[in-house]
Amino acid sequence: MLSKKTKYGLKALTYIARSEGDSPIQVSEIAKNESIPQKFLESILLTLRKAGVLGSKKGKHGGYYLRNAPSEIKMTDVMRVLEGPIAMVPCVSLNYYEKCDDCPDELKCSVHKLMIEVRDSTLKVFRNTTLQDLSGT
Amino acid sequence: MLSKKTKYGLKALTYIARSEGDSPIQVSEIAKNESIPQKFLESILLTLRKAGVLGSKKGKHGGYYLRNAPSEIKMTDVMRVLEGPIAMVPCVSLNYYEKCDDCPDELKCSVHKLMIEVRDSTLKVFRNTTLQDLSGT
DNA sequence: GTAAACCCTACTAAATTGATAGGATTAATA
DNA sequence: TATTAATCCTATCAATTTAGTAGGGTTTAC
Repeated sequence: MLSKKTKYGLKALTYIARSEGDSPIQVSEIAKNESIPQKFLESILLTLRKAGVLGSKKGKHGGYYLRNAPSEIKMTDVMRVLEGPIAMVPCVSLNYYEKCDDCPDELKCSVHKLMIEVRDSTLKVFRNTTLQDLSGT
Repeated sequence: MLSKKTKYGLKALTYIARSEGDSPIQVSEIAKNESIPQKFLESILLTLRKAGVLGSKKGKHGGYYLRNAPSEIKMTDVMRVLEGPIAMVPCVSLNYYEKCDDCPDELKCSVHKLMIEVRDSTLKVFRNTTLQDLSGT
């Protein structure tokens, strides 16, 4: 299941991409328009900022803005920040590899083989999708 | 993340597929050979039996066996039984559809569009993979 | 009739999720 | 310079899910 965090984060990014002009977008505006609890959204955008996806401006008339063009923001990056590893098991994760303690030989493990296929097909989708695609132009 | 339940279930099914002969396979044997807590595995195989994937024989010399040939057991079915819906959000689930309460128009929702693509690509893998593929011939 | 197997229900500890609370800090502007 | 409006940060919490464990009940081969 996709976490609310990721769902809200994607919606917020889409919202920002659609409203991009000169001034940053405020959390309160996004929260209201997308029906997201504001305090929760605050922490999510903070995560995205720390990861380098968003930039922010503090104080009055502050808010968040994209650090890159929507067409340059790939879902692989966003999903890894919000949801964590794309692989369903650590032993097939490209970025967070970990050996299974119960598995003597990965190459003979049926789960391993299947999960590599799932990972690759999901990765293909995320690599070929940018925030521009999500925001619908 | 893939749950241990699903992981253990897949390993057990593979084990059974590989050992298929005339007599059913016992939980204790699978548990020992695959390093799975026996009581936990019992409940998993019970689930698979209730779902019609496995059959069982009670009493001495009892155990579990496949109800169909490995080549007929698709990952779509197994995964739905063990892990639940394949879709990452209910609003794109084929078998467990549910509307999002925060989403006024699904067709305009960026998350919805993305998750449909992910669902379809994952489904493609599961539809094209059988237990025979997992057990490695 | 007894041992060996599956069957079933209930419980539990730990982790994760989806928040909420409360303020600290920063910047625009009147 | 004081006020206001925004982000930033830490801590806490209730509910749910996960990964088991416990303790038998039931069935069948021998």
